[in-house]
Amino acid sequence: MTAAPEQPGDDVAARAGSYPKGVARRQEILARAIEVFAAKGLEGTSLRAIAEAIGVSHAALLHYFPSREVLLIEVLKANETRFRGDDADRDPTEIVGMMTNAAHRNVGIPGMISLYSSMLAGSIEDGKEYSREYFSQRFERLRAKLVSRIEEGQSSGTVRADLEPEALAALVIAASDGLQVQWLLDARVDIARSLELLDVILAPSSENPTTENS
Amino acid sequence: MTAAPEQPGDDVAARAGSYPKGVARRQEILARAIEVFAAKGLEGTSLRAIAEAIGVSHAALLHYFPSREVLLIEVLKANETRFRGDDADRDPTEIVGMMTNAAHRNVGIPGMISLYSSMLAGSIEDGKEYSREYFSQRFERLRAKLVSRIEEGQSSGTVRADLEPEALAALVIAASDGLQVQWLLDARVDIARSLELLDVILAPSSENPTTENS
DNA sequence: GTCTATAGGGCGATAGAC
DNA sequence: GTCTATCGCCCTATAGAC
Repeated sequence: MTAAPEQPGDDVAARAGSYPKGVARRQEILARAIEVFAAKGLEGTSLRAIAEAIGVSHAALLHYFPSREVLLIEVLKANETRFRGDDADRDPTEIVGMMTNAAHRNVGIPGMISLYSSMLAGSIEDGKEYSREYFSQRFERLRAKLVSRIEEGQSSGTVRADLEPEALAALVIAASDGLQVQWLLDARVDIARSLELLDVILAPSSENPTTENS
Repeated sequence: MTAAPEQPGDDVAARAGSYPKGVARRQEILARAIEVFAAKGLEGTSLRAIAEAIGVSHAALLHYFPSREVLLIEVLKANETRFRGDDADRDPTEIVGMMTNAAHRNVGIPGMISLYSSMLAGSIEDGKEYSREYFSQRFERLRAKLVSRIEEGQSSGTVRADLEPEALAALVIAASDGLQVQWLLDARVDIARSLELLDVILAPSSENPTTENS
């Protein structure tokens, strides 16, 4: 999110109300919304259902958020921010571990996985430019982050040098996303166990020294 | 699909109309629906939009399919069947190649990827038992298929023996699904290139002979 | 600035005419 | 077997109370 060239407050947040009370109430609504989604998933995610769970009218929600789509994406953004600077994110060496940790956090809030997957799938449709923009930037940012870690690992010799960082980054993210959905459908799927297999790709083998690219 | 214990015709297909003309018209509607989705994605997937594109009323659609949900899942099933027995599926040795081929086919019909992702995300919600059942069985069937190929590879020495077949199967499927979505959002993502990295996991290294499991 | 009340248009689904 | 008519719900928009 911070990878994009935008100031911290240059968000939709600034749009409603001037400043003193507007944003505070907005944050409050957002926080309540996160609770609701985390608990119930996007079961009955109509604006009216969300509004009722929060204790306001659906029109009040639209006073702070221009549309249902924007509200839901803001919930995802806010949830993401909650874990900013967690564990493995501070160790700029972790690659697979970064995704494993994120996945582990999400397992505690299946409703968020559901919301994320749903919005992601919907972001392809026409008229969902706000969603699409968010997910495009999110994937670009995540890939860039992983690419830089992979390249550092290749420089320091902890990661095989004959791997395309971009392709590997996309793979790790895709695996993490896909596994979370499979887990939702079948709890026997062990996300961490599967993700750890990716470390096999990363590890430099003895016959493939970290120098030499072909 | 055939992995589940069910006769060929024991489908929702048999439910509408007796037999002679009902199922024929049903198949016709299904075929037209596939074209519509393949071309336009699930842009305007309302029953009314689908009906208009096919040239009937939305009520007519509901005469052959009990609900929109069922219709859409049947479209996915029918699309899946179209490619039954393709290329790599006949080579019971291919593992990653099986998913690469499937992904390659889907890239030609982005609307189907979109439909698939959307229905998959929605299948978690309450009241979507039909979708959930389909995806649960689909994943179980795919994983089983891959597990058996992996185990054969491990027996014959073409696949590392120290890998959990179940975890690996889930990983390969997850990566394939996740990469297709990323590709929809950013065509620079190279699905095949990323999937091929998984072959690095599969390949037995010289220091890890295929015998010995721990 | 904040919110309630209300209205427009579209949706999935059903009932009943032909 | 296919249609029209209708129901209840949804998102969105807006007018105006406080």
